[in-house]
Amino acid sequence: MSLPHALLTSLLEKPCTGAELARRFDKSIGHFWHATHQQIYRELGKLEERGLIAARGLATARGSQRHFDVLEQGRTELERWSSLEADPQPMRAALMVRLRAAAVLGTVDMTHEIARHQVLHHTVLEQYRDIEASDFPPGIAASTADELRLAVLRAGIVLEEAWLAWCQETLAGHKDSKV
Amino acid sequence: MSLPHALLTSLLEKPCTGAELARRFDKSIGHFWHATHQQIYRELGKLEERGLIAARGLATARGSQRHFDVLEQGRTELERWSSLEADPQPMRAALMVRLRAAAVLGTVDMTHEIARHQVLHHTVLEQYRDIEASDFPPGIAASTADELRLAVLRAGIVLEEAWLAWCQETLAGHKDSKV
DNA sequence: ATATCCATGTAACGTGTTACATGATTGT
DNA sequence: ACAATCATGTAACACGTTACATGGATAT
Repeated sequence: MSLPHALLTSLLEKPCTGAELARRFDKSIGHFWHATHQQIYRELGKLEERGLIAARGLATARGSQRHFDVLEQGRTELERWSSLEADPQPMRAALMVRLRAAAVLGTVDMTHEIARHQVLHHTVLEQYRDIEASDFPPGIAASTADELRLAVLRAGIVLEEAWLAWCQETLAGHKDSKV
Repeated sequence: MSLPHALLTSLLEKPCTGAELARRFDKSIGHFWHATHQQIYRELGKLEERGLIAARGLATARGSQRHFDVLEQGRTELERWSSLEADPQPMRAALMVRLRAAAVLGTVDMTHEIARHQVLHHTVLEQYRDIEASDFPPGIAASTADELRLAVLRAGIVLEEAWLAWCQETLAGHKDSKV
């Protein structure tokens, strides 16, 4: 149930329209909580009904832009939610299901797919590292808010590094076993 | 769309009833693809309809056990699916959403929650390491199937280590900044 | 003006969650 | 026989995905 709160967060950072929200989402929070534009519009509608956000102006014609602001009640709700305890949820990695399937089938070679994932993870990792270098240069005292934003980015980096290391050790293990 | 294939995999490893599947799921594939027993019964029903699995015997009374086997067609479908290319999906980590919320709110302290997650990840990591030590003792030549099963376990270990390292560096960073 | 694109929205469906109901099984 | 428990299942709803439709904005 994080999507409405992710939207509130993004709107607090900068009020905007649904479409812009969808675009920005893909580049920030979306790395940790993906959503399609349809989900976003639906949730924006619910948040508006609940009085947590409001659209600027009055026009409600179908194709016209609706610019949303977070209301005081929305901020309160976000504070309440972010203060709750919430355990980490088990990840969902289809590749692991496929590896176990390959193990029991005995007829499927997964090395190519692992190598392909290795490249993909490497690419994402490079992107994250670029962001880290440009947005958080070393040696500069950062605000608490910036520290938190860096922490989120660091989580992305650390996890991509983990996946990359796993791809490498797994491919190396297979190679060894074939010698 | 991995759940039916995760069930096929688990049933190929050992045919069983829905309830046993649910229990075994929590201890193996479930670490990478969680499902409740209701989801499992629903998917078993669909797999049966599609002719991929079959229940032993005929009894269909409501509370009686139904023991499932994978049919040839199910095996074929699992082979087909596990051979497809499938990109890694973005993870969903509510904690990251909450950190960004805390960053923009400026009124919520997340250090306790991060420390709590650190303990949780540590506990899971210990469990995985125990399994590794008992099920995959070093120096023993393993079959390809065992290598794949170990690879899945290793992914769990590597990722939990990454989360743990992230918790540590994040808490350390906050502490430094307060000095 | 009209073709094209974009922002918004609807519809239908699949997947995941929660609460609860019913028939079998087990223990006393 | 009766209570407690277990395996299976139903129902209702929330969340996520895909395909498509409509109205406004833009460019020629």
